[in-house]
Amino acid sequence: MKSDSPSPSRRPTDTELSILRILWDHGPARVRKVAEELSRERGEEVGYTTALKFLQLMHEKGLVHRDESERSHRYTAAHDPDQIRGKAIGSLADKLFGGATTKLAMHALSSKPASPEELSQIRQLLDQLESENSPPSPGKEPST
Amino acid sequence: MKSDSPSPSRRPTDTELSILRILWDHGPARVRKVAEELSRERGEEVGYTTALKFLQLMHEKGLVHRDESERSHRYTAAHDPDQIRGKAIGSLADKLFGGATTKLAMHALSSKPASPEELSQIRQLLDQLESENSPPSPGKEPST
DNA sequence: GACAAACTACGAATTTTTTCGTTGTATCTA
DNA sequence: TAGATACAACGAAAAAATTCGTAGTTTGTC
Repeated sequence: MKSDSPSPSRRPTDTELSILRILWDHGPARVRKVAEELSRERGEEVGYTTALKFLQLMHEKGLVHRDESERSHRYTAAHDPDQIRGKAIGSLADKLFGGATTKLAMHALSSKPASPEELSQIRQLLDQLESENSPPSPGKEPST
Repeated sequence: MKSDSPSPSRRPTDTELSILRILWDHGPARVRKVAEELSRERGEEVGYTTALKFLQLMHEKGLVHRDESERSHRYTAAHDPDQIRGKAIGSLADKLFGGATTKLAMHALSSKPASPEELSQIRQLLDQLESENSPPSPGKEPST
């Protein structure tokens, strides 16, 4: 089960990230589809050949796979979403907070009102992280 | 209390964000200082004139202010950190999660182990957000 | 088979971003 | 005052990212 390409040399650009998200959301897609989604997302028309060019470049960079078995090629994101996301998030955290992803998280939370559901989801995540952090080894590691 | 310039046309680039953070952290700084910090951050030498050029461009774009009263000019970030951060975060959330900043936050939390202190800080933030969300007006708004 | 529609490939032009070299001027030091 | 040092301005250019136009192919349709 290793279908990922070797890690991309450069970090995906903004547009490339948008395209990757489209592929993650919709699964394998053709140029036309990507162009449409991209246009929708931007609220501005993105030409077919423009989208094609991006996909081609991304293919060269190893960001996407291409299924050429059919006349109209199908493109697929080549990497694990969480890996790419993690890098992008880490990179932004570097720039904004010197690497403190926790600060990034807090700012993200504050920037837009979250629904009660989301809030409880986060609490759940916190619980989980906490238990991972201090595993069930009672009575050890006093307080270093 | 209005010292901010008109909103910047384009979003700051990655390098510009790094420079802004340096200015936020260190306060007004001269070119030399910025060049040094930038070099440290990158682990690679950044030339004096390169840093100068960035500052000059950023000045033109209204991202920084320049105090020319002294021979060596002093540069200051022109905008509120939280505003710039908010935009950058929102923009990344758009690209990665279609705008869901909450998801961005959750991924940021998962991406790197947080200390217990940080975790409790976040819980505190959640409490605060929650109380803002549903203010102390009991017995109203049944369930929409 | 001829015509139209849908696609990919190529190449090129534009615009941004990033990086410096050089020049001229002011400041400092001996 | 002469030489060295520090700094801003300018210009240029290299590298990336973005956007398309055009041409050539394949796949139907009539």
